[in-house]
Amino acid sequence: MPAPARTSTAAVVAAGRAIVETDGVEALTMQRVAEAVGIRAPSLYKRVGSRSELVRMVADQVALDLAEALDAAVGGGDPETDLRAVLAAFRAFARRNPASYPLVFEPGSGGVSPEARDRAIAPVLGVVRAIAGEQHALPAARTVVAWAHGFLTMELGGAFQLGGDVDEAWEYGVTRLVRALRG
Amino acid sequence: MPAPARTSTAAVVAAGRAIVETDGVEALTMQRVAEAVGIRAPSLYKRVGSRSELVRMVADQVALDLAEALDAAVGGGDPETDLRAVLAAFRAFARRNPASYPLVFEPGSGGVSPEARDRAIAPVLGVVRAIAGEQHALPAARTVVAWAHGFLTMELGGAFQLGGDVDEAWEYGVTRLVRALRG
DNA sequence: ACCTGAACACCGTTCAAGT
DNA sequence: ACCTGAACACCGTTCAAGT
Repeated sequence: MPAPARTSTAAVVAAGRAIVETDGVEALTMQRVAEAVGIRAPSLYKRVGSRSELVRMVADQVALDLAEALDAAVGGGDPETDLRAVLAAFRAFARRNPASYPLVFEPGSGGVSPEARDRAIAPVLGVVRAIAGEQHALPAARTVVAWAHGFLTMELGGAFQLGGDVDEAWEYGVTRLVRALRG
Repeated sequence: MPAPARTSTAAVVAAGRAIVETDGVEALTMQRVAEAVGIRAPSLYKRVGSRSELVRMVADQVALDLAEALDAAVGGGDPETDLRAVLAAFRAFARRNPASYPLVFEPGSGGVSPEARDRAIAPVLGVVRAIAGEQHALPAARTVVAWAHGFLTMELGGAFQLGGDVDEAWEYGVTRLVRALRG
């Protein structure tokens, strides 16, 4: 006598993500997710193998959203204009999702799957290739992503609170990086 | 009738740090720290206010160690040589302390005090000033630290596992950044 | 002044029992 | 086939009682 499913994996992941966005990863407890989807905590194990797996699923979805946001920023015109647009979209995404963005790259938090992470930064690789050349595309893209991610981590973490203009530092970095890739 | 102290705050922090280095932040439980210093968990609250505070104290100590490592790398000669040396020391430190390094800059993990974090990157600011000029010193230093931290976070997180030479990407980044600051 | 055991409210996770 | 309550081993934290 089968019992009807009262929720779905997608709903569980969505609930988990909402909790992360609102109150941070540490607030993502099985009990709270269960309450959000209208079941009891033990039943969640019909959908996910463990809390860590759920966190990873949430992280993967955030990475996919980031990929889409970066894709949308590529205009197909001047490569340097595109790179600036992609970086602006990168920062906008992180500021729009301050609690879940860190999940995409941080090792400790939970760890996205390598595929999702690679997918997220694919747009950067494409745009950078046109600037730095095929030969340097990979290290150049890694340089750009490393800088952007490091900057955003520090910005979200409040590392820039004391003195100076954060927007100015971002613009400075973008300009210098674009120039450096060209050379 | 006073009871003699069986441990010290320094010993508690040191024990916490050792646990983080060995098994990661999530393994830092009050019970395990207590066992390491030879007391029971409730007694730890005579030394630290909470587990979070202990994590912060560990992070601060790691940040201080990083500051010393970077200080030691500054040779006082050619600024670009110094910057390369500081960055090499930065990476060496992160690889030597893969589990505790992330505590210095990550917002989620626990959060260092702003003072300790600023102290950690002070050597970079000093060296960069000589290259980028007084006027651009702050944004230039932020660009360098953001790149280095982003790169190391991704390297430690295994983001560079698929394809390409990580050392080459690091060298590429260092060279391009040094050049970009000069311009 | 510090340490302890007992207790509390929470976790994640397992599992037999229900439908 | 999914859901549940009860249970287990853990957490962090508080506190009265010991020395």
